Amino acid sequence: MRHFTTIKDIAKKLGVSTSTVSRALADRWDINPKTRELVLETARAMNYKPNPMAVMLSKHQTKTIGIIIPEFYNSFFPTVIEGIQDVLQKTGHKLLIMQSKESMETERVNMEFLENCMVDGIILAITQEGENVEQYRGLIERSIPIVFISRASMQVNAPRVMIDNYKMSFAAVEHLILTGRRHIAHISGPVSLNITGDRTKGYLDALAKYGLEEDRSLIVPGGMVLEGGYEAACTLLKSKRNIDAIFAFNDHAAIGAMRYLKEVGVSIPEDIAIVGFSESHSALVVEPRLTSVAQPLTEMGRKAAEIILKLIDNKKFPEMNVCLEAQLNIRESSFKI
Amino acid sequence: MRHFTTIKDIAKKLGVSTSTVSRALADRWDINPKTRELVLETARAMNYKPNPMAVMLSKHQTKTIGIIIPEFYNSFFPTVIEGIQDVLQKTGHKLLIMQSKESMETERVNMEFLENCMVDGIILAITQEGENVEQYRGLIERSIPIVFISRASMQVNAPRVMIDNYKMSFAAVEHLILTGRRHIAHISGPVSLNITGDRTKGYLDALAKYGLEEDRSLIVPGGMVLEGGYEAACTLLKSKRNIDAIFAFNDHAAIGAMRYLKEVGVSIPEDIAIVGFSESHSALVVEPRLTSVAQPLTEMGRKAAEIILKLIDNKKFPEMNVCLEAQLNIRESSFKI
DNA sequence: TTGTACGCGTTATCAG
DNA sequence: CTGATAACGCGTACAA
Repeated sequence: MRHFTTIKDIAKKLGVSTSTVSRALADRWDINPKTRELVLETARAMNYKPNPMAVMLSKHQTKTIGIIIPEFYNSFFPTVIEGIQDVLQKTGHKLLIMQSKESMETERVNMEFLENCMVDGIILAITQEGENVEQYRGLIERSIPIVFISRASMQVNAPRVMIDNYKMSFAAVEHLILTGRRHIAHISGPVSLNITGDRTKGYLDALAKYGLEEDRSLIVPGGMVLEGGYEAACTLLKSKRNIDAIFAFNDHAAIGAMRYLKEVGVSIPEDIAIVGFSESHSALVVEPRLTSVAQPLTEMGRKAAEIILKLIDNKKFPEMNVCLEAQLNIRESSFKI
Repeated sequence: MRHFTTIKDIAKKLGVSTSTVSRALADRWDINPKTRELVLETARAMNYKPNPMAVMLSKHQTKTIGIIIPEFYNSFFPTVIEGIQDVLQKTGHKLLIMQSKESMETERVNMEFLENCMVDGIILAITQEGENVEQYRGLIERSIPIVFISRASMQVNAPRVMIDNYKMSFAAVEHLILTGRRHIAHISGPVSLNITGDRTKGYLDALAKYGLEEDRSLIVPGGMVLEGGYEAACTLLKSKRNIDAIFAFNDHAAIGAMRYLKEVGVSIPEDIAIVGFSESHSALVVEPRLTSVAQPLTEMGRKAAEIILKLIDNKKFPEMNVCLEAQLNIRESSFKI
């Protein structure tokens, strides 16, 4: 076992007490500037590094925050995490990343694990299976702050960092209407997610604004994966022959739909225009390139990190609902000059 | 501050000493089975959880391992991490994920950070900028084991978990030859990466095996991103008109090349066949779908995790070079019936 | 088989 | 301003 320099070593060398050293290192007021300088200098000379385990034990803080995301196979959450790490790096906090894999059960296990690790706070995007409301509340009661990101629980009183899904969905559909589409279908997302409802509502309200009749059979569940979008498009085309646009819950569903349309010889965007959501890598690779709503992911991460840090030391709730600006990126899948 | 049950509480309640409780919990031999049962039961009843910080301090182990990867924007490393977490979850280890962002400097900072966090070991994929050989050695000397994954340093004596890049590259090019291609170009990767050399060598040796003449001007550096592949294809087509296949360092470069070829009206695979490497999401989204070498990513992760755990408690080197089987997935970008 | 006592490295509380 | 001293929660020689 290698020996690390401790405050004891410094104290011994300088003939002072450990508390003096501790005070000097903590840069507190009740210390002689000269002694402080001396301590700091010898600390540097002896290559002193505070032992984080001891600090933790003593301060009851791990300087670790946990994050539970549904997956990081797609670049969505990794990009969010980049933002989080930007902020945490500056404060020396560690980040423990867990995947719920869209399973409520796994999410619970992860929460327990993080609590056992004594993380100081948790950032969370709920699963598509549903919300572990009890557990979220439990954590907060046991004074482990939570911040929701991208996908939030509305039944729990904790900060949320999101975009305005309703507004962007509305904008996406409005774009389709303004470019001449009149028979717009919607591939909807997982029912238990709030954002699914928001996006569907945005779709419906955009139709309403322009006096287009609401036809519930134009809304087909497709979920968030390619296969779901493919199936949904298949269902749609078989029942409705006059569709001229599809607004999908996300890019994967949109790309799945595109795949089906191509297979049956429908041309995009001439016959049917397509719009996705939450701009993925694939949006720029697929042909034609996909119109989609780009979310400010790193900014979301940064914001969430800032909030959780505030929560950790103030124990006061700062902004409860942070809403960031997203952006509709129009590409050839919906509009070609 | 909430109070957690400690061994003291249990000891007091049972009228025994803390060491007895500790022994019982540790399931050691020098304890009366009856007392042990009693302790275990009351521990459960009192909802006792060992305080990880105290355990750390006392055992000088954080039960945390760190991983430094170039990026997790693409699904490559996240998938590797899935495998790592599979293994670590069972042993209750935590994983600290850091990104070097392909920068040697950032890698160094990350290593320092992880060392300050007192991680028990580090899994590492080196950056495309180069190798921090000194620092790797330093860590090992200070008895922090390292395992390289996917991208390794050959100048450091530490386990490596990889695929056989040479062999798979050879196989990829052989596939092109066997399907009738005779003028095969290569878009090569970052020069400072060993795997770049391996893949280029595989390319050259496959040509040699079939008596195709080696033409160095058919090898163009393209790096690992789409733009690089685009540029490389442009360069290639401008100098050589008779190319009938391109083998790219990875999928991004391959897709970049495809983009250029399409723009100038070259048809894939009829005129030019394309093969990528390290199968990305996009391989299945791009049109035509991309032939690529799929790596056993989660398995790589699992293997690396197992090795680092062994290293941590045995301090003995297990397998030094783990080589996993990869697979060439043939798709329409290189071969159409 | 059990208990005592100390160490782990730091912070915090009191005296002085 | 500084120094003892006691936590923090657990592990572990050593003694009993």
